[in-house]
Amino acid sequence: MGQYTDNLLLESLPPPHRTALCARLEETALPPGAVLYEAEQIPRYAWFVTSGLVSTMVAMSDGRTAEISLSGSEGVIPAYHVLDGHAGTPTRCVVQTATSAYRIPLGELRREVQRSEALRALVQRCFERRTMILTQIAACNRLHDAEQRLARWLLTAQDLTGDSSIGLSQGFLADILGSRRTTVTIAAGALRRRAFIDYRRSHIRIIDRDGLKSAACECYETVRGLFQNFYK
Amino acid sequence: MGQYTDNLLLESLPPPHRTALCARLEETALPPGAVLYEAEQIPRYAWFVTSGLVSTMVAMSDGRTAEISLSGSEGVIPAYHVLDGHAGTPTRCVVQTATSAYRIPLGELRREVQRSEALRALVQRCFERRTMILTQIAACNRLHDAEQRLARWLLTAQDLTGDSSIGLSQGFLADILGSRRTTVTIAAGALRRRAFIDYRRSHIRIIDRDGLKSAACECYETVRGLFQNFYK
DNA sequence: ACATATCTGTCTGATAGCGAACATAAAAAA
DNA sequence: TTTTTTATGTTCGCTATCAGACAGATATGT
Repeated sequence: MGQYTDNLLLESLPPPHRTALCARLEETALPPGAVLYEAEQIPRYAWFVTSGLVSTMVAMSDGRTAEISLSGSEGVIPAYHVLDGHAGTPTRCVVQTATSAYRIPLGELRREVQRSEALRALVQRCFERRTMILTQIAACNRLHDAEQRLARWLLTAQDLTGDSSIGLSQGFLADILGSRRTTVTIAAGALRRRAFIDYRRSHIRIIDRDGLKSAACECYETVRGLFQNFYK
Repeated sequence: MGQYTDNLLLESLPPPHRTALCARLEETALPPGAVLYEAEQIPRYAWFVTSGLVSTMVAMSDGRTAEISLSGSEGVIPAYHVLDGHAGTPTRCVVQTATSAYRIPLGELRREVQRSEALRALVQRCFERRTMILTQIAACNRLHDAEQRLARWLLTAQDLTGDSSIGLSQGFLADILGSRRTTVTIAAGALRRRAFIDYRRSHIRIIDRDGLKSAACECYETVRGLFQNFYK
């Protein structure tokens, strides 16, 4: 494994610490639908994503779900369990688009975190920034409508992957946005009519970022600001 | 100041550390509406609440708001700024009901946290638990209706204060729940009709906890579980 | 007691979203 | 190719909530 990875956390780690850590990482490919961990379970591994999108979801007993965090190559999953993880979490973590990641057994990474203060600080920052993004999304979920949230999510996904195309069906987007599939269809249709996006079966493409920004709620810019200085 | 306070974090601190910290705390009374900190600002103090309720809010540019965290005497405010706080937060923090708290200049507490690993661990746990509760609330905000969320909020408020009476108007509850005042009026009226609560001007009382639980969403129990083992 | 401010109740029309059903279209598998 | 599966488009009635207005009730201060 090379000195440089495509994961922002690993890149931010000072070279000696990085080299030591990278020696223990194992490259993996995660297909869409792969479950990194279930609610109330302690994950076996930690993942440093290098490409792809991973959603952290809350599921209610009636089966409805909502995404509470979207992750890409900016950090480590699951930051909370790496830092502490004695209490259960109400979330499950699912791969949305084909993802590549370095993985390491959770216990090993915890030991590394205890050894390296620089690593611990980065994981801590990752957890803190994620919490701040979640803060904005919690309010967004209450105050903004489906079209605004869909536009916001698509823009964030593009920022994370660098790709204007996202391979997801409207049904999965509905699970993510916590809406019904038909609501997503209507919202996506409205965005396509204005030529901000285009899509075909299980595939959305952003064709007018500025237009899409104008359709998104202010939460997009707030969240983008938090992603930008992820490790400050 | 005595050995025992009414703040769970301070109580959880091993006596030697506690004594050292408590010597620096200053007792304050915070009236409803008092602002502990504004969005994007670094707070001057940290507060250990001993009674009362404090809301952390997100405000959108159109003036609508939603509470993203309700705090009482379980921890320290603002845990994030005590741990790190180099990035801004999109939240403001407001006193909801008459609150008493011990305060300490933020910089002083940060120094104490660096000195005392026991203290740092407790603040960290406080932040982590708050994040997990927020996780559930983020999904709740998307998936549950006003009546369920009102019931959930009232039960949590009672758990935090130990008081079945809550001195808040429906207008303020609307800000908290991220709904309009009339929506809260309708939800509160429905809960009163079923004799789960009673209220008069700016004052709500829970009169049937079990009934109220049946009207609340499952998020109440999830959040209660997270509060119960706050420092595990 | 009075005047004032604030809170609650209710009404209106408008809209977003739910929940369910079904038709069509497009990809994948046989 | 044909069949099967899956995704999208659209309809329906229904409910929750919004957004704004206004009347009446209840505290609060003078």
